[in-house]
Amino acid sequence: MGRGKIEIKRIENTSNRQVTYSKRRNGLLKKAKEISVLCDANVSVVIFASNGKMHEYCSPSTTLVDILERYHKQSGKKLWDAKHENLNNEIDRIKKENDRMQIELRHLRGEDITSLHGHKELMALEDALETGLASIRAREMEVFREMEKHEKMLEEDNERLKYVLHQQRMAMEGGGEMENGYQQQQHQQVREYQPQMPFAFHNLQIQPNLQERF
Amino acid sequence: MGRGKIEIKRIENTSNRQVTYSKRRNGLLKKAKEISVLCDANVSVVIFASNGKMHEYCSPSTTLVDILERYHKQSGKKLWDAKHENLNNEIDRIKKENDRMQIELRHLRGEDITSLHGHKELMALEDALETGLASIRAREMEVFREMEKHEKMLEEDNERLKYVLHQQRMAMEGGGEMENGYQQQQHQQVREYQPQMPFAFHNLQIQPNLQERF
DNA sequence: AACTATTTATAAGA
DNA sequence: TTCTTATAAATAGTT
Repeated sequence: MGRGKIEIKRIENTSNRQVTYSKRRNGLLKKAKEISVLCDANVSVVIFASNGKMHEYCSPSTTLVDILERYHKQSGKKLWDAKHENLNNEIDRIKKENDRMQIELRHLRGEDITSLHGHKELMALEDALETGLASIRAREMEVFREMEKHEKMLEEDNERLKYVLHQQRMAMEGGGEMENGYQQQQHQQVREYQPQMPFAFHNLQIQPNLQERF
Repeated sequence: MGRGKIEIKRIENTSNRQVTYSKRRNGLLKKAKEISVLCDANVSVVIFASNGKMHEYCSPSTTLVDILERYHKQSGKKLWDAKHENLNNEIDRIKKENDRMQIELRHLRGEDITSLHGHKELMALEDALETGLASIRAREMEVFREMEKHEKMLEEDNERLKYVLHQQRMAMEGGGEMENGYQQQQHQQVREYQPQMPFAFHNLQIQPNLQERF
């Protein structure tokens, strides 16, 4: 396709060859672009001139890496080393594990169970669920008791705090340096306290006990 | 370059697109061969049609792997490591999913629940387990009913078969061509049958009914 | 899968 | 290199 027909064999004249290379390389890349656009194809062209310079084309909407991955899948030829093979194997392994768990989860949730016919399977599932339920309820009971305990401790702390506050107020009133309205308010609160604190409270350290909780 | 000029944009007509694809793909591969011969270039072309079929060309005296290695050296773009990273990311993603499911499964089985404190969580779990249990029990009931039904059908078949057998035997005994021991045995079996078959059994087709089941 | 009218690519020359 | 142009090659639409 030019002034004269040429045989398809190495062009011996160097500058001729370079010129032809650059023309044809452009043509090749153009054709690659065209087919990818016209026909929705994924193309990758990588070309090295004899002088070592590289040019490439890769259709948009994909990458060379993608194309090589697809190449690998289709041709089976390995383009990368054992490391990648290992990673691929691991992915397969984990995916299978994933699927297995997915199914188990669905079964435990009572989904997709119309496929289950064996009474062994069904009863094993039932047992598992009952065991789970029992554990959860036991745990709920524990949590409930913990909450009760905690509540009780909070109440005790409250009592202690009220008691200490009361004693402080008493001491301050003894000094008699308060303003009138403030004194009044304190007197009202004092009435809520039990005048006699239990003996056990008297020697307790209050601060550390409060901070350890939460 | 054809009967008419075409715009370089996706060919919407599918069969047209496929024809053009195959023509241009041949053209592209031919051009790749030509430039590699004429100009001593190393070319690799990998092309995927929209239907997923792959074609490739790689200049002789080299391999795709070689070319990719040179590509890697020249462009600095890492094909390997990019691929490597993608795989690692995928593994991470799946592993996370895996762990999530693992935990959920363990919780449903009532394991590792001392870490659960929120009553919301606990009650959600309890609900899930109860729902699952209800589904499983419903399914068990279904299976049980299916079995009952099947058993009943088997019994009916049995009855029919016995009846037919009985009738056949009667007919044969009428012919009087049996040996003695065999006759004896049959007499014993006959005693197990109800002498009066229910009316409904008389005109039943027995074979098709048997074969439809299992 | 062929055919062929046209377009496109490009070899050679400037 | 780049442009020009005659010609080869590719291919769009048709059969």
